[in-house]
Amino acid sequence: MREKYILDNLEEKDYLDKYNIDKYDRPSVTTDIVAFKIRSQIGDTYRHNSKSNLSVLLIKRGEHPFKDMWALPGGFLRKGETIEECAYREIKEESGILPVSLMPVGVFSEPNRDPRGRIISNAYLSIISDESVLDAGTDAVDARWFDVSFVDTGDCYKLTLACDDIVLTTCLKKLKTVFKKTDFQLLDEGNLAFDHGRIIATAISILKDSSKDYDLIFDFLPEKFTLTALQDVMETIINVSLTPANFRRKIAEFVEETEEMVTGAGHRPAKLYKRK
Amino acid sequence: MREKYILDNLEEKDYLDKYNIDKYDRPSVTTDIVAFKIRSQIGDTYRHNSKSNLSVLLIKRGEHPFKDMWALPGGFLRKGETIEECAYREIKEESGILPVSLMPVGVFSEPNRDPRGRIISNAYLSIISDESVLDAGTDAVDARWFDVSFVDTGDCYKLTLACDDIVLTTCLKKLKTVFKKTDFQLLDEGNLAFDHGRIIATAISILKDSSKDYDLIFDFLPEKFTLTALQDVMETIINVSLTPANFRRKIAEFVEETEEMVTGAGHRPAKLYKRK
DNA sequence: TCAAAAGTGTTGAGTCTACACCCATGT
DNA sequence: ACATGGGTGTAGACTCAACACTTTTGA
Repeated sequence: MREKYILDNLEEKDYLDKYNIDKYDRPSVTTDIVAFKIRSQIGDTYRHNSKSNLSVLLIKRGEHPFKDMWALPGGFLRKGETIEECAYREIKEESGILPVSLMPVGVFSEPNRDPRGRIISNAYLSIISDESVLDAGTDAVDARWFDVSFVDTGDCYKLTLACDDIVLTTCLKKLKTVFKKTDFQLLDEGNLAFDHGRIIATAISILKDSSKDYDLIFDFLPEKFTLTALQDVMETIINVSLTPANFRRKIAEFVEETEEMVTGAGHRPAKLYKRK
Repeated sequence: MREKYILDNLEEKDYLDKYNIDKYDRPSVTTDIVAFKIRSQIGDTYRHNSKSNLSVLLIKRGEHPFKDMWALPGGFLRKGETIEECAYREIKEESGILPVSLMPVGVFSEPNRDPRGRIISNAYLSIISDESVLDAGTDAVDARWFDVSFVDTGDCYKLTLACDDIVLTTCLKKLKTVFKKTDFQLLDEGNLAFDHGRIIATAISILKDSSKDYDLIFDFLPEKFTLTALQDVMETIINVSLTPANFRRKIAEFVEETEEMVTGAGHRPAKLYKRK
């Protein structure tokens, strides 16, 4: 119908032929991806369950600006692709991971957020299961998972990202919460590139909120999992502990049993479940 | 801290001086605003309450492409403003309305969505109370409120927008629902400009979903309102009827009484409430 | 007086929370 | 044997939909 309309309407065709797209100031458009993963730490003894940690993927920048600093994976939009396709491509290229799904975090378009000029970032959140192997060698970039800690100190919200001996710290101020999304302002960007501390803080607020309906927590786990592992994911994200009896009843409607069991753990074997 | 870093790092400064922003293909960036309002229809008799309708603001295009067709208000991003600021400015310029808040709908970036070239649209949803007068003369544009009907016919989702004798009809196919947002594909764009039918359909799905927590329905009403008016807004959006007794108990925690009453309605006067 | 809408009370069904309890295993 | 996590049962508190009921007004 649209094509027919164009062909019928020679006046419009003529207009489009003469239309000069350079008439408007055009910004560059990028995507940044906040990729979350749950890292299990090995327990002390054979009996104790492991503790878990939320972690986020960062890339060491090889180019200016912010050379040698840590930044979110992402990059410039190419011809012929949508923003979402760009996000999938960038994270694949930079880390070898292909996420299951991407959730929009927001558009960051402050005029001076990038020293190179007018660059708008479309941020996405993605959830990576332990299965999705990080094929680190792909693009010869240094990509690592940083443990996330995000606490309200009273003075400010302190975002700490740690990987081995590298510790990045950012201070933020909580601005408004609109439509389930809390916006932050950078007080001290620490050693994170660009406004990426702010993007990560916003992504964490969205992650916590949307975990409540047990919709996306499954993406952190392989196809088959124990209910305790699922509870561990939940507790890691929202950072409170839950009573196992009630948790398993609440998520019962979202999962179904399999025949498989986990053995060799020093206690009663756990049934494996999958998402319904 | 950032400024200090730049000054200290002459190598980076040198890099930025030589950086040519034109190296990458740059799209044009626009915003489109889906502005919703509840239109009250006058009841049959002095006794009957009025029925309401969800309506959306459209602008008649004065320029090519899609000249003389109806489109969402919106326009190109300018230097020095964020995307959200651009959205506020555009709807103000085109309709005289200054919305209370804007909610992101999504980024529409299919390469061929605009015949003029690569143009990315950042869509926002806004809610307009009857108070925000439509100062129609502002920019000499033809802006009108269209009654919305959005129904599943079995074959497709039919979006019908009607204003007096103007009726615009669009057919869409439901794609996936991810993170509370349902995505649609245009089957027949009808007589709406660009992919605006798809944007409106997505906005309606978000509006319905986020009404459930009684968070944004208040934006449709003036500061003080009756609980029946609030229930009417709710019913209009989600398109089901509710029992008054239970509705008023459920929203009790979000509102507080005022001393004022509404009289002259032919029945017991209603207390006015305001948002807590 | 009466129709219509405003507003309250009640009841029974269902849901959630806390906690007591039993089960199956590796060492 | 026993510590540990897996898993179930249940009482009391709480929530919610349905519906009967009273109140207040304009005509």
